[in-house]
Amino acid sequence: MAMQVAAPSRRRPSLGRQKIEIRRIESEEARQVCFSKRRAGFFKKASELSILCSADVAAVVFSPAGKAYSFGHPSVECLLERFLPDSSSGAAARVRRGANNNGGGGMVGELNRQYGELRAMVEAHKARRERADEKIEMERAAGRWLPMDADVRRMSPEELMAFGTGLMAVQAAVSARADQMLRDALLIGRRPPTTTTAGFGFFHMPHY
Amino acid sequence: MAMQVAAPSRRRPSLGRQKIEIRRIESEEARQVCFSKRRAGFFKKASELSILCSADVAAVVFSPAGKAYSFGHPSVECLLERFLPDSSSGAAARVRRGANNNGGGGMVGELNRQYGELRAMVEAHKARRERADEKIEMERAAGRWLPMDADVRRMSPEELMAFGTGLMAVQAAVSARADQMLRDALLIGRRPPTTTTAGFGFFHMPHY
DNA sequence: GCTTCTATACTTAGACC
DNA sequence: TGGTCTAAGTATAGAAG
Repeated sequence: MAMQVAAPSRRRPSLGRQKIEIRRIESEEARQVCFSKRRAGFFKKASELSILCSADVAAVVFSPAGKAYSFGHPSVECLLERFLPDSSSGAAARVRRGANNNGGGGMVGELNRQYGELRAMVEAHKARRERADEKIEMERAAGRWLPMDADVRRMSPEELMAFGTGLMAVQAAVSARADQMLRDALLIGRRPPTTTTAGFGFFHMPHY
Repeated sequence: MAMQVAAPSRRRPSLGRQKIEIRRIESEEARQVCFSKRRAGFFKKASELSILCSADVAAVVFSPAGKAYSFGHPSVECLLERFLPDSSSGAAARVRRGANNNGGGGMVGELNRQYGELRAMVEAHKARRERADEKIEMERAAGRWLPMDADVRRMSPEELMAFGTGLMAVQAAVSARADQMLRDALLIGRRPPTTTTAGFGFFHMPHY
C-alpha cells in the first residue's frame, strides 16, 4: 500500500528481457554472457527433445573463446570425429568419452568439457577464418564466374539448392585440380593426413 | 455486450500451454507432434546461438520415426557422412557401442528400436544422395555462374587459388542465405523446400 | 505427420555479484 | 565463468485441421 513518492525510478532495477535482433553481438563481454546462457538452454532443449520424444540427439558447440562443449544421446562421437579432421585419434577418443558422460538426461549443471588439443584446433580454425575474410576482396577480381552476395540473396530456395549442388561439384573439381598441381609440383604421392587445409572453410547448408 | 449463457464452456477452446514432466511421452501421436515442434525450436536455437555468439554449432537429430535432421554452422553434413558410410555394418557397430556406453538411463530396450531406425535412415540418406547427383545437371542450367570442369582444369595455380578463395566466400553467402531462410521459415511457420539439403560436403584444398 | 490457434510455462536480456 | 533477480519475449501443450 505504501507508495514510493521520493524515488519511484528505483523500483525498477531491471527492465526485464529486451527484444534483440538475431545478429552477431558486437560487445565481446555481452556475447560471452549470452553464449553461456544460451548454450545451457540449447543443451537443455536437446536433452528434453531426446527424452520426451525418444529421439537421438547430438550437438557440438565451439565457443567463440575456443572451448568445446557437447551433448549426445546416445552418442556424439560421429559429430566429434567430423570436427577432428587432422587431430590425433587420441584426442578424438578423449572427447568422445567426455561427450558420452553428459549424454542422456544428465544435463545437470555442466557440460563443460574442454581439451587442450581441441582448443588448439579451434584456434587454427579461427585463424583460417580470418585469413579467409582478408581474401574476400581478391576473390572478386579472379572470380568472373562467381555470383555476388546479392545474387545469392536473391535466389529462391530451389535456386539456392541447385546452386549449392553445383558449388559442391565445382569444389570437387577445384580440389582435384589442386591435388593434381600439388603432385606435379612435388612429384610425390598425395599426403592428405599431414599437409591438409590451406585455409578454405567448409560449405554448409542446413536442412529442415 | 452479449453474454454467453447457453455455452460458457466454448469460451476456452484452449487451456494454453500445460506443464509437463520431462519424460518419454507415451502417446505415439502426441510424441510425434511434440517432436516436430521441438525439433524446429531446437534448430532455431542452434541457429540463434551460432549467429548471436559467432559460435560453431552442429546438431543432429534422429526422429523416433527414423528420419534424420541436422543443422550445422559451419558444417555438419560431413559428420553425417561419417555416420552413414555406405557400409551399414560400420555405422551399426559404432552406434551400438555408443549406445551401450551410455546405457545408464535404462534405455537399453530402446537401443534395438533405434538400431532399426538407423537402418531406415541409411537408406533414406542413400536415396537423397542419388537425388543430389541427379541434380547436378539442373544446377548447370540454373548456375549460369559456375565454371565447367574444363575451365577449372585450365586455370593457373594463381587463378585456381583466387578462384578457390572466391568460392569460399560464395559458400559463406550461400550458407548465410540458407540460415536466413531457415530462420524465416521457422518464424513464419512456412514450409521450406524440405528434405533435399543433405548431401553437400566440404571443400578442401591442399596447400603448396 | 505438419500446421494453426490460444493461453500459459519457460527462457533469457540486462544489471549486478 | 557462472549464479541471482526482474520483467518481457518466446516456445509450446493441447485441440483441431
